[in-house]
Amino acid sequence: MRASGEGQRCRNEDEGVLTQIKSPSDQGQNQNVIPLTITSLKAACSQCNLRELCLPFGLSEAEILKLDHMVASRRRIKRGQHLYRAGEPFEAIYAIKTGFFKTDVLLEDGRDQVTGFQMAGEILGMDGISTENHTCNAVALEDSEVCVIPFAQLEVLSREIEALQHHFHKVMSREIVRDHGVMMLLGTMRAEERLAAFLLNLSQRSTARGYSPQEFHLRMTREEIGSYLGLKLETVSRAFSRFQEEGFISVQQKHIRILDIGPLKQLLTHPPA
Amino acid sequence: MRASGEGQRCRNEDEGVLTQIKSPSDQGQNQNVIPLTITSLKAACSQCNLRELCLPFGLSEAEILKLDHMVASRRRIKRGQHLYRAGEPFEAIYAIKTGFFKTDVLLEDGRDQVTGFQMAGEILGMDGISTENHTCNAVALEDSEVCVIPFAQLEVLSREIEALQHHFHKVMSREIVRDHGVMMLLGTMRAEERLAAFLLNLSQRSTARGYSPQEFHLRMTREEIGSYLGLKLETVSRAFSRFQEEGFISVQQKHIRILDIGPLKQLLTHPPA
DNA sequence: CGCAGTTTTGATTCATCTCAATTTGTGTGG
DNA sequence: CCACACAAATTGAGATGAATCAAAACTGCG
Repeated sequence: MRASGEGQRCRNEDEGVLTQIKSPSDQGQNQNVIPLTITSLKAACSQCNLRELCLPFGLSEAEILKLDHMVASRRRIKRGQHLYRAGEPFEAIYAIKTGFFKTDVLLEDGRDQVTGFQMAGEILGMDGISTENHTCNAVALEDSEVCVIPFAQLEVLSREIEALQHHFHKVMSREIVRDHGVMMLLGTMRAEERLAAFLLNLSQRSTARGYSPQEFHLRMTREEIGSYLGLKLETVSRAFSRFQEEGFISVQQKHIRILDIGPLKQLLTHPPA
Repeated sequence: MRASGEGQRCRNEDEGVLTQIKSPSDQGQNQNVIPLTITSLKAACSQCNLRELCLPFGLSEAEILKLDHMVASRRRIKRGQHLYRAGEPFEAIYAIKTGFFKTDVLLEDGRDQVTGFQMAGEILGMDGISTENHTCNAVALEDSEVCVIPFAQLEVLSREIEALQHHFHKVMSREIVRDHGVMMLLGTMRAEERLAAFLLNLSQRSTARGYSPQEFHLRMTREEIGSYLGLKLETVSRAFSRFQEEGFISVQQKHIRILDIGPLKQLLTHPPA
C-alpha cells in the first residue's frame, strides 16, 4: 500500500498522432491494434511520459531503443470492453498508457470478485504467466490505451538487460504486496475502514500521476467498489453518505473530494470500537 | 486454486546427514545456518526429492550443478521462530525443504492477517523483492528447514538459464493467482464455504506432496485459520463442528479426516441460500 | 500431574446483508 | 433539445450471520 513516490504529470498528448486501425480480427475479438509506424515508434517508451512509473531507471539509450522495439504495438480498449478474459491464452502483459481498468475473477456460480483497479503506468496481465492462460478478466472502465509487451520478448530482453529484469521482478512483487494489503482489508476491516483505505489509496495513486490528491472521479460503480471491498453496494453507498455527513469528503455521484484527510487516516490506524 | 498436478512423494530422508551448526548470530537472531559441506552439497537441488515441485523441468546436468552452487546454505527454523520479519532487508527467497510456515502482515493497531500457509516445495519471501525489505513475517509452524536462495544470484542465473527464469516468473505469478483466490474467498464467501475451500486446498496440496488427500494434521491454530479466512476462531470452531455433525469430516483437535469430499465441493459451487 | 494454552459450546449483540422503494443520472432517439 | 427508458445511487426497515462475551472442557507440554 505504498506509492512509488516519484510522481510525474502524465497526459496523452500524442493521442492525435496514433492512427486507429481496425485489426483483421480473426479472433472475433474486434479490438484495435495500432501497428508499428514511424509516428507510433516516436511515441514509444523512449518518449513516453509514463516512463518513470513504468520503466527501470538508468537504462542506456541503446537499451531503451530495444524496449521501443519490444513494445511494438498498442491496443485501444473502449469503455466496457475486455483487454483479456479468463481462460484466454497468455501472450503478453500490458502497460496502461491512458485509461482505467478493473480485473475480476468469476466463480462458477456467478459470484465475482474485483481483484483490482489499475490506472495509467500500471501493468496488467501478470496473472497469466503461471498457467499460460489468463486467470482473470481485465475490463476497461473508460476508453483506454495499453502498450502490448509480448511476454516472450520481455523474457529475452530481461536476460540481456539486468535493470529491466530486476525492475520486472519488483513489479511482480509489488503486485503480491498489494494483494496482501487487500487481504488485510478484507480480512480485518469494517466497512468504513475499507472505504477509507480505498479512497486513500486512490488519492495516493492519483497524486503519483500528477492529479489532485483531494479530488477525483471514480471510474467504477458502487457495485464494483463493493465487490473489491467485499461489501454490498448499499453498504458502500451508506459509508459514502456517512463520510459526507461527517464532513470528511464531499460526494456527488462519482465525483469525490476529500475535505479532511485526517479522519480517514485515523479510521485506519485507530479504528473506532 | 489449482494444484500443479504432477505430485511426487517427498520425505526428508536426508535429515540425519545435515549437521546442525549454530551460526555466530551477530544479529541476535539465533537461527541455524548450515554451511556448504560435501554432505550438504550432496543433498542439494540435484538430489532433492522436491525437485519436481521446486525446480524447472529439463535442466541440463551443468545447469542443475549451477543451482546447487547457488543454493549454498540451509536454515533450520524451529517451531515458533521467524524465518524473516517485516522490515528486515530482503536478500534471499527460501524454498521450504521440510516443515510448514505461515506468513502474516501486521497493522499498526495490532490487527494482523495471515496471508498464507506454506508447505514443503513452496517458495517464501517474494514479497521482499519490491521494496528490498520484507513486508510480512514468516513463522515456522513446525520445525522446518529451508534452502536459502540469495536473490542476486538467482537473478544472475536467471539471465543465464532461460528455463529457470521462466520457472521463477511462473512461481511469482502463481503467488498472485493464489492471492486472487484468497481475495475471492474473503470477499464473497460465508464462513462455512471459506473453511471448505481451505480444507480442500490443504487436501489438494497434501496430495501433490504424496500425503493422504483424506487425512492431515493441521499445523496451525483455530485462531490462525480464522485470521487467514477472515473469521474469528470461535466461528472456525463452529464450522468444524458443523461439518463433523453433518458427517463430512471427522475432527479431533488438529487431526482432520475428510469422510466425504462431495458436500465440501458442493458448498463451493452451490452455496446454500 | 498440573497448568497454560487451545478448543468447544452457549447466549447475546451488532454490523452488514437483504429486500424494497425512491431519487438521480445517463444515454438514446424522436 | 427534450422525453423516455434504463442504469446507478440513495435511503429505510427488517433479517441474519458472524462477532463478542463468557464459561467449560480438553490437550499437551514441562
